[in-house]
Amino acid sequence: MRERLLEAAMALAAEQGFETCGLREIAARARVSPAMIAYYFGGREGLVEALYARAFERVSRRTRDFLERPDFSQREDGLGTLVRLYVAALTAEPWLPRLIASELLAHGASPLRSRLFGDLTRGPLMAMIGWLEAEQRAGRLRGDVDARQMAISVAGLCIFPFLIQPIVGDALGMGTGAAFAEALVAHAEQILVDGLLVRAERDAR
Amino acid sequence: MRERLLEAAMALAAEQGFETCGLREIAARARVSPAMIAYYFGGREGLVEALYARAFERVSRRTRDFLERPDFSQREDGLGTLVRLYVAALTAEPWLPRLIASELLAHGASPLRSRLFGDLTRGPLMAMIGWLEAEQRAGRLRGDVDARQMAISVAGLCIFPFLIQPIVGDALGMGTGAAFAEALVAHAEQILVDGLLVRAERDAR
DNA sequence: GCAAGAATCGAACGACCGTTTAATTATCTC
DNA sequence: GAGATAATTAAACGGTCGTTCGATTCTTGC
Repeated sequence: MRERLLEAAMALAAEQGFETCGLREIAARARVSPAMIAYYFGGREGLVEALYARAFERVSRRTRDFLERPDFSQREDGLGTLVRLYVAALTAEPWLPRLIASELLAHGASPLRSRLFGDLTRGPLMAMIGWLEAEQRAGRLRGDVDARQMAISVAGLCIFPFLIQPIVGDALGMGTGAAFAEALVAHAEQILVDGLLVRAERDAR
Repeated sequence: MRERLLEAAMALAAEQGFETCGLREIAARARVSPAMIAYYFGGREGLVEALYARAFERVSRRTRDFLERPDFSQREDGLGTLVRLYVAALTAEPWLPRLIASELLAHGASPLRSRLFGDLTRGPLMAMIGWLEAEQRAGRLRGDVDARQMAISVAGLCIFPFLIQPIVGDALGMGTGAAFAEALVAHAEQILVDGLLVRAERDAR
């Protein structure tokens, strides 16, 4: 039952954002009385904490798997692998960007959610920055760009399309599901590797 | 008085997002009774419509000024100019990304706000796509990348940092105000022009 | 089969929100 | 200066929200 409530909350968070939907709606989705949320999670605060904890655990595991993979630092397309990691994580948890965006907009950060948010950003995000800096030292990434801004740009290139897809996806023919993810990976990789300008040596390839 | 209410609403929207703050809070910021909002705007719906109309007018004007500038299509750094346009617009209206993100997350789009949102995206956004396609035809931008995805990526590179700056800005030393904007412009331009990989011919410059 | 405990529910509570209304104050017109 | 109109307010209304509570149903160990 606890599980069914979490799934309903995630589904609704993916569809319309978590902050905008009430506990009665979540409970109805799980075909259960709203009192069950208080029973299992102690209240709304406990439910969002449980959602965060789950998201943090999944994202951390994905990041760890990526960074600890023995061959990742020797590969040529480390950047592409990083992009694929981002997009795969967001495809697996499509509710995550909207949930984060909701909390990002909410004011009066409670100690609990700010702690979890700090974990989420400082953990995986700082690990990414560390990896980017190592790639710079190894001479595979340009050294004249700040690694922290690299991390923000990579994240933005991968996350932003997920945020606007529900709004302008149809008008722009962005597609959905696997097709959307594949096009996004290919495109982000193109930009990060080569930029957008016409270049003689690329055309000559 | 109408003006003071709009300014208070924009200030609060920039600080904490529009959806999360109540009419009583906006009215208190303007040192006025909450009933004045109903008096001048007819209700919350009217207030957000007035905010949108103002944002749409400003952004449209900026976009038009850019696209109609006689020399823009002949310049070498059109892409850099485009980035600068984005960042300048967002710096001038820092409440805009958060307001848009709020509406993006709200469910049950009312006809009024969906109309305004459609204007905002289809107008300036499609103009951008048109310009990018023209640059492709002119041979200045790569032709093997979809122009619509280019537009999304450029927008993401410029908008995403504004969204996360209030959250991780301190931890990442992103700075604020003009310094933040300048670093963002320079960095986005670097990525879009050259990508992130180390390239022999750039190092040889 | 039957107590005991967990699980679940419907209904109600208090707080907050956007809105309305009736009354009061300010401003302008002649 | 008086009367009409505009501007502004405090208070109350109805609705929704998260939460609580007492009662009811289900499960389980014996």
